[in-house]
Amino acid sequence: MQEQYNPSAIEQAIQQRWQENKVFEVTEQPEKEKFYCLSMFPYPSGKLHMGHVRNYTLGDVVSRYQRMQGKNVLQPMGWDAFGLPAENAAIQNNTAPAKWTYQNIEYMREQLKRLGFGYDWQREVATCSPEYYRWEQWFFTKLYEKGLVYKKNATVNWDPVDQTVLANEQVIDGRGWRSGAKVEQKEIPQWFIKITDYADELLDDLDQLDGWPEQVKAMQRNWIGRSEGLEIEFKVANSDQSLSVYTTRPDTIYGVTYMGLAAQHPLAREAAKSNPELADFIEQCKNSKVAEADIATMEKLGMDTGIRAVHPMTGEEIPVWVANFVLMDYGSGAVMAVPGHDQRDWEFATKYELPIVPVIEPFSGEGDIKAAAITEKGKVINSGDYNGMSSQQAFNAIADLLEQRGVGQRSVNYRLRDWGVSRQRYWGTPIPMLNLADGESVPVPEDQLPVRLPEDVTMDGVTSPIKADPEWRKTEYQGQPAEHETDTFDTFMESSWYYARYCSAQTDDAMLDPEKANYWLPVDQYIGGIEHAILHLLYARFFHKLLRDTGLVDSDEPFKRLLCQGMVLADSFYREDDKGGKQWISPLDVDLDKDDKGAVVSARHKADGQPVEIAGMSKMSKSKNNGIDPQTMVERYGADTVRLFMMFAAPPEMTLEWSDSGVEGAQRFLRRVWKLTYDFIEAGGYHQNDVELNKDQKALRRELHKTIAKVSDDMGRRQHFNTAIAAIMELLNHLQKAPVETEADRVVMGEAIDAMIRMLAPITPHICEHLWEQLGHQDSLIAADWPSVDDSALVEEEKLIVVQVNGKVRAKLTVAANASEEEVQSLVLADESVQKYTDGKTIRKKIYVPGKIFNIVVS
RNA sequence: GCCGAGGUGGCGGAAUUGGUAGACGCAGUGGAUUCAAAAUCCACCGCUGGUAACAGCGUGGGGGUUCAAGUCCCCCCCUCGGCACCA
Repeated sequence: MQEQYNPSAIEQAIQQRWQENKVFEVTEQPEKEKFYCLSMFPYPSGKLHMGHVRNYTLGDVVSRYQRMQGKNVLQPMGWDAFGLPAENAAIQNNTAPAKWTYQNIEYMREQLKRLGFGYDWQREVATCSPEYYRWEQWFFTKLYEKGLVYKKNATVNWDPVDQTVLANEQVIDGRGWRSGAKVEQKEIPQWFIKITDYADELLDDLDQLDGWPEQVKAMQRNWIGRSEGLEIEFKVANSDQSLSVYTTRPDTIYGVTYMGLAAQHPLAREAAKSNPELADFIEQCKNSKVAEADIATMEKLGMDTGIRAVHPMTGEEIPVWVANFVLMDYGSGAVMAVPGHDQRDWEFATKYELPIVPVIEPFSGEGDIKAAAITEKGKVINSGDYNGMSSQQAFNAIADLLEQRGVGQRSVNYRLRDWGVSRQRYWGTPIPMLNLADGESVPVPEDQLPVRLPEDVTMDGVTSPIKADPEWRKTEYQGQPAEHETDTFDTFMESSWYYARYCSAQTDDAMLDPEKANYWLPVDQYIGGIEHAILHLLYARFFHKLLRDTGLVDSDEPFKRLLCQGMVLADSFYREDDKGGKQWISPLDVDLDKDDKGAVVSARHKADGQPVEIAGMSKMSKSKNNGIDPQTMVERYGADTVRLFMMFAAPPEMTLEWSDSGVEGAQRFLRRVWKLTYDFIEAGGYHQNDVELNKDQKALRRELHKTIAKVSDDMGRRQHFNTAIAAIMELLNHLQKAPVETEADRVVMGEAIDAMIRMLAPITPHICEHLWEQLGHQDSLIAADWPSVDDSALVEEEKLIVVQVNGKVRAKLTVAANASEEEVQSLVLADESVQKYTDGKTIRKKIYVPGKIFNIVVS
């Protein structure tokens, strides 16, 4: 055995052996317990970043741990290969998105292999391949047949110069990123999938997901936003038209003093025909953004349409305003405004001097309607016959009346909107629909699938190549000329079912093989970034239910247990340039100055020694130039060190701060593990004889088994790998101090090293495999079992009792493990330092927590 | 703005069920080894006062419950994630 630890040599050799022996390729084995461990697949952006490394190390650790528990573990990998960045890169590098994407996949696959992740590569999928997306197209046509798909107008960001639709991220300060033109709102026809049909099930089934973080479930509940309320018809005065609104607060109906309409509402447009000022205002509203965050924070503007609505209870006429915060895409595009009891309505009414009428007296009695809206429920006032009722009573009475009169309807409403899946971009799955001459749309017949996306294209940066090419869309339907839909799917479509495709990735005559899918699904452990907590995870849950209702899978939910890992951060540094802009400097180019306590006081550029500004920890990103390249780190330290650091620096769900010296610390630990094993082998290695252990040897063995218990719990139940590693480090500290002279020493040391290597194996598999072999094991560590706890080794003869006086620690006593309360008490009271604090005082109370704490309360 | 998470030494973090705050690691300081350096090993390492023994203070801020609060309750401040066309 080499005395020095040399990671690159052993890692390459061991990875090659795994590959040759196909150790991670798995098949269904009905007699064996399965475990499906899935990490969110990457977008093939060029090279791996540290966020990927963290995500995939977590997945690999869980997979290898479960394998050591004797399970049949599936861990697949693939590529979320469609998306906007490929189009941008194609324009920049003058290449085609397909070529760029496939090259990136080749490169990143090698990076993943170099990190030692145990994937079953036979199951690899790339969502941009027709073998994959053809089944998505097929499935979409099935959903169409079931009536779950429809077409309607929806708002997009429109660049009037480039004549193109922009993604939200392509709109910068209200202008198109390429043209610089003011972005407008435009309505275009788009395809939608009826996720709202599944809203109740998506909400209710969250309760089954015991293995999901509460915060993610809470976010999904809020996103779905189920509410119970009333749909009310407001008659338009001097007209036979009416306005439909939804409200959760019919108890406040007497407080309605105006109505709000979306700019695109048909009534508003009609009114604008005879009102140029209003037409101008509506035109202005086209400039505002669509994102919810922007609408919530922008200045609320409005204008009276001149239209009057008739209050359904009082018969009074109330003004109808156009308001820029009412969106046509939500609900009916109209709201009833109760400025007394809704904050946004209050602000709007205050600004435009509309009346504010209080109709609720809050139960708490607090709140001043002159200062803010009172949103709390309470007792109804100023409301005719309903005065004196509670909000709840008035809700029911008013709902009953309006239902009776046929102008109200109790209804359940969701914040969740149907899923708009149309994108006007090129690099995505073509939507498998045909537009006929008469304006009708029909699905592409099954025998004509897939609708292939041409890959050999040139990007002009503005128009999608399939939109620019009139030949591509030409086709026939039942002998009549027809045109292919040139929009593509939202890329969330591909990521909504990839986890299921992995189960039978090679199947070419069906979307899934239900037998295989039902063996592996649901996914036992899903791991990915917290940024996907709502959209991706909700769409995937929805798709799973659609797959179920199509008869492809049996289960209700796709992911049993979910782990959302935090972001990876690094220090960031900058210098201000002449124009006041920030020039970001890579942390690799910066030296830190510290004071004598080790606190960082300033930073200097390595190149010129001149100071740079410290901007603190922030998410690794191109814009802050603080990304650390995993490849460089693996080349410098080896995959095991990088993996170990990532698992040790923070628990998975928290942010992780990159630290060069932390990585060196991780490497130092592995060298100590190496050295300990080397010295043990040099001292003679394992000794198996039955021997009598002395006190120290027993104590060491107790440490070992306490560690096994702790690490097993941390790895399995808690998934806090950082504390598992800390416990192994503590064990190593003990082992380094223990002798290996006698046979009994070596019996204990051998047992400990053996267990330590198996506990580290999921995290740092290469070094562990190598040391395992050096210790003389015939079978690969891949096939080894997780170490088990010997309860008899855990028995303690003594316990440490912390003695407190008035809650402050004043003494620590060691007592026999079986000592009674009376025995402990007499020892405590006899203690010198305890007496110091109790002498001359009255003992009021004594609290004994057996085996832990004895607290004396004195006056 | 709305929803969600977080705030503990110089730094990353630990404290799992209300029971010794600071495990483990990094940085730092002193020492051993070395021609020297790296590496390695040993010791110290929350803050303030004190030679020390020890004492007081201490988990973002303020208040409360309790024998006992980082942990539970109320109010406030700051940072981060998501907000439907980035993935």
